[in-house]
Amino acid sequence: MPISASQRRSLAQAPRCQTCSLSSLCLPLALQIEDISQFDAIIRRRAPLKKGEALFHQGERFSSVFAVRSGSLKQVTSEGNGEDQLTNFYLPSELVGLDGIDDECYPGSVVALETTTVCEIPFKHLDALSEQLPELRGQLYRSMSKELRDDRRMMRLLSRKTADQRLATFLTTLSDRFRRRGYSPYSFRLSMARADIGNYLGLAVETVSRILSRLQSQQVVAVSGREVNILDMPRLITLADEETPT
Amino acid sequence: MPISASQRRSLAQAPRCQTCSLSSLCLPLALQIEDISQFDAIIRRRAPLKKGEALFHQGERFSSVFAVRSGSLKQVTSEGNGEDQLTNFYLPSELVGLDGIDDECYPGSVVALETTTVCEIPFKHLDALSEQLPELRGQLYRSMSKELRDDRRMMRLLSRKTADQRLATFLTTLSDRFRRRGYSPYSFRLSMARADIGNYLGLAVETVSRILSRLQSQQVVAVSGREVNILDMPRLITLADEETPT
DNA sequence: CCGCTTTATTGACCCAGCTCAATCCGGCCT
DNA sequence: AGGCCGGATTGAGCTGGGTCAATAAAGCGG
Repeated sequence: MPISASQRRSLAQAPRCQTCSLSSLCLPLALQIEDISQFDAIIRRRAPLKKGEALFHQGERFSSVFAVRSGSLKQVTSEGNGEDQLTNFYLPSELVGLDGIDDECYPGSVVALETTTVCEIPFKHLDALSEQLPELRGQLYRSMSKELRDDRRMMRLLSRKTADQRLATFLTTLSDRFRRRGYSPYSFRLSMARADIGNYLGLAVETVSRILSRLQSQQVVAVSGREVNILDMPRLITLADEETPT
Repeated sequence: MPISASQRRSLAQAPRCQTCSLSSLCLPLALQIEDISQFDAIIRRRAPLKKGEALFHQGERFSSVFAVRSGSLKQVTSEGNGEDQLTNFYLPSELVGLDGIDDECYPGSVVALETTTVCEIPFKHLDALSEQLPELRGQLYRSMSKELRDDRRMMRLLSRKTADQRLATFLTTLSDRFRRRGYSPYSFRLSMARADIGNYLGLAVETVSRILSRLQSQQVVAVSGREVNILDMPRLITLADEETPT
């Protein structure tokens, strides 16, 4: 079964889901080989985004969701008046844009934190394909459901946790996401600025900086610029959800 | 076209989507008459929940989502250690349980705030039906997407807004939800305790109480126990998202 | 390699909202 | 009716983390 167009694209170095190292984490996760190529066919590759470039802007018409292939992004919502709110960081294999389905506009801008490549998945096609492929549909429901769950965890963090717990949670969560992707959970590079971390966690930059310094002086982590080494993971995990003395 | 079983149920006072006053807000929103009866067929009615009763408990196996028919509920997540976090209030026509799809467990308990009736929609059937009815599928995607968007608004509230702004936002949002459901946006009854409001908004009960008193003394609202009258809606809306005096 | 700009760290001070504690109120049961 | 109990209000202080300000260090373009 020759799929010449697709093959030519592949030879011309357009990557395909079948050969993507993320396929075990990404949307096609549950698909059979023969279904993956159907899925692959609706995907549009994109030129890599440079650091600071937007994948899309808040208010733009919703048309596609995107799977992160490499790099990382942040989602920022501006809501009229004052400050922006950074609502999410996206790592490879994660799905961007699901919150735009409802009112057909992206509710926030998504911006690359470093050189980043994404796969564009036109939602119309994704929806149509999800009619034929129950596994794909299930995976899509699951992705959205997981994001809902993560959001609720974030609400808990924002409304109940101290600044120290927030930072500890942020680091353990990132660490875990790296581990799942096959990277070291102990040593990694932050692709976001301190200001982004603060904005995301509901803290002032200065607080983020102070707490990282403190964690460092307590030998829990070693931080140098954006390089992070977790020295005492159990302690960090303890800090993340226990505490609250009294 | 006689659907005798269903009709008999209807006569025996089991309600049906076709006659439900919420149908224009609820899941079947986009369906044709003939499709609604298919949808109606998979729904299980439930005995009303009394105040304080749980629809389901955190950790229970996920099997169904629920549409609120009357009354209201709160979702509470316990996360191991200390405090609970109240992550959502649900009003009639809203869908409960969508965050349980992913890992097949409900990630929080959902408890009735007053006498409440719900329609149970077994997810297996809903998924299967969503294969045949693109409109239903779309509506489901939209519901989840909307919940994601609302969550992000909540994150913004929790991480950037002052206590006064939070209360004002809470009241305007509730007001709007009542309006959409055909109730007065100016005068309504809170079904939740102050403690619930505080927990939801990330504030101490005392703060909620103090701010309600202050809003009252400023003639923005009149509060008496759980009865709320919004006296100055424009002012309340202003309080909700502007402010931040520098 | 050198300024220049952006980002990060550290210190000093202050205040919004928390905690603790004392009522107060309303519903409900006997 | 009266008493009781849980929820709500109000007051008094305390403090975590914000703000403002001053460096320091890291990119980065030339």
